[in-house]
Amino acid sequence: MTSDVKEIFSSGSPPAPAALAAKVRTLAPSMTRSMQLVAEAVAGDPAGCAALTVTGLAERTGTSEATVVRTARLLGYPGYRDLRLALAGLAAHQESGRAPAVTADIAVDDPIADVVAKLAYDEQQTLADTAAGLDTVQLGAAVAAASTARRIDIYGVGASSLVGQDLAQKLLRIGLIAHAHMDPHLAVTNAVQLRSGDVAIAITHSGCTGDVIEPLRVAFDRGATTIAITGRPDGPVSQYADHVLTTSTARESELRPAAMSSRTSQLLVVDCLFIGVAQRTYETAAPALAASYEALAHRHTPRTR
Amino acid sequence: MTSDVKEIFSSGSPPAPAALAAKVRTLAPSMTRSMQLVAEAVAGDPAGCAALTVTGLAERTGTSEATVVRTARLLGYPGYRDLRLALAGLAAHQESGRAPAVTADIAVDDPIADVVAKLAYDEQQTLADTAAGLDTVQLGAAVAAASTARRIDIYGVGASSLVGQDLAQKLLRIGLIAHAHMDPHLAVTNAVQLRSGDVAIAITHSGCTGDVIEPLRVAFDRGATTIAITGRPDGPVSQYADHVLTTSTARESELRPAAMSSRTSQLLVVDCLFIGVAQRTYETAAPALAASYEALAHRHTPRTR
DNA sequence: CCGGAGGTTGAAAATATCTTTCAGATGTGA
DNA sequence: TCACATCTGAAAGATATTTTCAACCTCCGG
Repeated sequence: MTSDVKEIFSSGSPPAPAALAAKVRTLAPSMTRSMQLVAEAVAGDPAGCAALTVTGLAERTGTSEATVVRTARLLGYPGYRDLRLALAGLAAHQESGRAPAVTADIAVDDPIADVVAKLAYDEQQTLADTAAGLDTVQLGAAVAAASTARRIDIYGVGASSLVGQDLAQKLLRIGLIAHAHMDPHLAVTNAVQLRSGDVAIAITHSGCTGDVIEPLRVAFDRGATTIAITGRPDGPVSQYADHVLTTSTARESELRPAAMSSRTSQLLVVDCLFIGVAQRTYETAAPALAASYEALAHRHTPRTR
Repeated sequence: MTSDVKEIFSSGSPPAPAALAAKVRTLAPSMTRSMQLVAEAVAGDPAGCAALTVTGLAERTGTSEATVVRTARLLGYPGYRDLRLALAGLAAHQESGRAPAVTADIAVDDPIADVVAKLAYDEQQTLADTAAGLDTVQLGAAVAAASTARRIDIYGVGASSLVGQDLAQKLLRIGLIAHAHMDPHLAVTNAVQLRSGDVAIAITHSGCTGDVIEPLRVAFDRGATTIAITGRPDGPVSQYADHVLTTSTARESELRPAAMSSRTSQLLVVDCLFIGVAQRTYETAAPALAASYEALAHRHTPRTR
């Protein structure tokens, strides 16, 4: 009698995905008393049971190992081992269910783990937005200009200054002549030197940072190819830019200033620009990169392992 | 020697939830060849590996059971059995959210639009990995130390230098005394001034940049609270760090140097640190932030529209 | 009330799986 | 090249899982 039921279920039903609790309820009537104990424990606390061995679960339910195995079989698994694996999967699923609402703003009293999650989420969002909003035609043109430039001058102040330095560092590494100007006055002084065939890049989130616009204007007037990386393509900086690369503007909160997400966005744009240039100048870029690695290796103390 | 590493990791890291792929990448460099084979298999096909026994996985990777167990240990599990359970959980996770197909490496002849998409995807991945792999306990401790520090010194060279400057800029904005040292010699000279109650932060992807380790060591010896932000928590820099914050190590390619993704990762960590500190010092941080916005507004030319 | 057939149960044996040990293999620096 | 340290896998040892089997219920029918 009961053996029929066993066969029907154990053969008919696949290893069962997440519908475990339901299955237990369906099969419960056809189970013997001690098997029901096991099934209940499993349905009630999958995560907890996943941590137990056969013996452990047998003790916890006041039954024997044999019964546990029998129950696992009835539930459609080849043995307890597989039931346990399924249980672990189930537990992981439940885990993900109660993630903190990462879309919410970062609050003053958020636990540190939430801060990490929210921040990571926000920055991922910023990246996606930036990638989606980036004009590849403009980017292509900027890449083309930079690849063949005699020299590349980069302007940025404040947080954008770091982005500019980052770009300059990388371009230098692949053998291009790039310089990030930090002092606005010197930037203007140097911009005067530019001429056709040179490239000037201005980085400003607000699109209206005078200290950055001014050198770009001078470069523009001197005939250099000018590029603006800004979150406000309608800002004054675009007036003097041959190519405008738009960064995204994520929402900001009191604790999370705009500078933070704009930096993420700017860096992505700058990276794209860099890789584009590296592709175009691959012949010279590759060995130059290799050489700079080589040089760096000597600055490192030997590893522990 | 290797046993030290084992201990650091197996004790420090909890069974790890979904950050397995990230963890594998972080730890891969400190693994032996055959262990890397196992780690790769596990990271590459969690679901498939979850279905295998030790012996099965050993055969599949062409190694021995012993190696499989060793790898499981290194990844932070008590043994293979537990790794397998975690794998089952991971597989269940993946089941729900199917990954997009931009996982390919950036090639020399990729059109610019692909570069943008791949780069954005990679950086998003890096962020997710970093967030998943970040030890919130260590982060919390670092935040606590920084919040009450008399002064905060930050060391970084090369690309990491920019990250350090970014952090310093932000901390300064909320009224803390922070300084990013760029010159290694000056950094050491200044580190001597530190004492208990001060905080020193070293940023190095490789974990073995002498120019950065040296000032941290001095700070450590002087009794300051030391923090390391590194992609190699088993590297020499950790010796002198009270708290180690691990950045993730994304795969790199010829065109996409490690510096690029490590920077993304480092910035996320730094942002988390900053926001944590801002939360803790909200009373003073909020007005300080507001004031710095105010000051910046005057540096902007009026918008066109 | 008794005996036994059919079913249930757990102790213990048998097997599979996982872990540890150890000696040989391999690499590395002097 | 040798000495040293590390890495590796075969096999022994320990655990966990599965199977076996006999005791034990439970429910009938005599």
